[in-house]
Amino acid sequence: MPLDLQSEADFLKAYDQNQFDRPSITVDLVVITVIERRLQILCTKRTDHPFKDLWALPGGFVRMEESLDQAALRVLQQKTGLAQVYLEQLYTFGEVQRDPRMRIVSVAYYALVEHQRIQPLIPGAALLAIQESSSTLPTLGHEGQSYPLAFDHAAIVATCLQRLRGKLEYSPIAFGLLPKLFTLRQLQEVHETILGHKLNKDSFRRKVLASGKLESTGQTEQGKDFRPAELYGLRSS
Amino acid sequence: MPLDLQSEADFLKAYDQNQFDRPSITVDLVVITVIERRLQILCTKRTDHPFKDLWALPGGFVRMEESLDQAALRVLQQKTGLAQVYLEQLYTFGEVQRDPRMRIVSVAYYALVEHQRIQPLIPGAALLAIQESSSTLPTLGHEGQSYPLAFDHAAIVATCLQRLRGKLEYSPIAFGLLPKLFTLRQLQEVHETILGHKLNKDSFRRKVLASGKLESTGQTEQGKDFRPAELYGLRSS
DNA sequence: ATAATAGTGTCTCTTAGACAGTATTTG
DNA sequence: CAAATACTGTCTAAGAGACACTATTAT
Repeated sequence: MPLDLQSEADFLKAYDQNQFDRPSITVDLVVITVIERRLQILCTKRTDHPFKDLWALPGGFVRMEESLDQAALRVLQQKTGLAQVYLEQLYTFGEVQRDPRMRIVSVAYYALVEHQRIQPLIPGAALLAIQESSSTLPTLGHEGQSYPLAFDHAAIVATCLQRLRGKLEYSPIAFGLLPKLFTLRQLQEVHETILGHKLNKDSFRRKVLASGKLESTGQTEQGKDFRPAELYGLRSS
Repeated sequence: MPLDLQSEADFLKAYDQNQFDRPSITVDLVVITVIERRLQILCTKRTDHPFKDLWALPGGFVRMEESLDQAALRVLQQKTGLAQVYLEQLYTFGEVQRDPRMRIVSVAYYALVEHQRIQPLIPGAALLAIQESSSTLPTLGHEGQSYPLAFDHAAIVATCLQRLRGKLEYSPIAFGLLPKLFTLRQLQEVHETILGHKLNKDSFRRKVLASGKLESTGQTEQGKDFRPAELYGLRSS
């Protein structure tokens, strides 16, 4: 906490001094989904300067009467209509010049959503593929085109990918990108999409079944040309 | 980023509206060290309400002209005189009522320092042992006594411990808690202190040597009653 | 020599990867 | 039946834990 060694008077003085001169706080959201083995994020097109016509992450100011988590949930609700998704604080970005207009500190969150649940999108929003190029910040892809992100949002997305890959090793978060019931193959595909490389099928099956996190349903998927796989769900107990 | 769908005029209007009514931003520091197989953190005693006479984490306001990282480095410098330490952003705490005086969002950082380097402490500061009790927030210990932390700082310390334990699996951060040259036994002791349980000596040696992160120096430790161990350093290349 | 810790070699057990073989579905 | 994928069983290789043994130092 601030100013431990100062008196209350000093604190309030500092408070007054800073009252009209302090950073704004926003939350920015990396809403992630997977479509056809490609990682996609929800973006909104900027209609004004700065970064006019570029794609940016959805975000909004943190209000005085809401916590950071609540602000992130509210923005998510506004942009997607969704509640009940996996949402986690990612990192806080606070470079002085990250927004050219004014000093803004942004607390980034990421959400994992099955892409079906995001439709329909609000006007001005789109799901765009993440294009990674090693040793450079990611860009957005759509129909062969490549677009840069506004502000420092490419760095936010890059941090998000890192976190996601790290977490996959020991966390069950990939379930958030799938429907309630899914096959092991689907789960493996999502893992491969996030990690960017193929996984060993046998080993993946064994590990995920041994984890005890999945619940066998007895049902099988429908409409496949060949042998349908069993559907699993997240263990309730 | 905020307000993607609004016009610049709307943005500036919102800016004006928020100018006199927005959270303050501070950085709080969890400065960690190990003394005699116990995890210790640097605390400062509060001299005023709220939480008068309780121990708190050192912190300070983020200034307009400095980034979050720079603010953390500055506070660290002020409280310990140190630079060149392992310092990493931990998490951002933003509950509405976390400070009873006013709305403050705190970006927590943690630093790992060899305890010798922290001495002497500035007045009002102390190194206090972390006391963990399962399913409750940690408290501070000193000479048999147990003290609660001010504000939500116990939650910050708890988050820090979690992060530290998670990172130990695959990161070399424990080196920050040791002098430049150290023995494998010392490194293992630090790991055991952080994790809170014993490690297998053979396995630990193999893993850490195989990681390629250590550099053999040929030197051995001095002043031991029995066979001295070899000193290792962090690999420079 | 003895006590105590540093460091090495080897065995076993667990787990991941590889691969072969069986099961199930549609056309 | 053929094609394609789901699932099972087994072999192998790598790594972790256990343990025995050797090495080095002070008293």
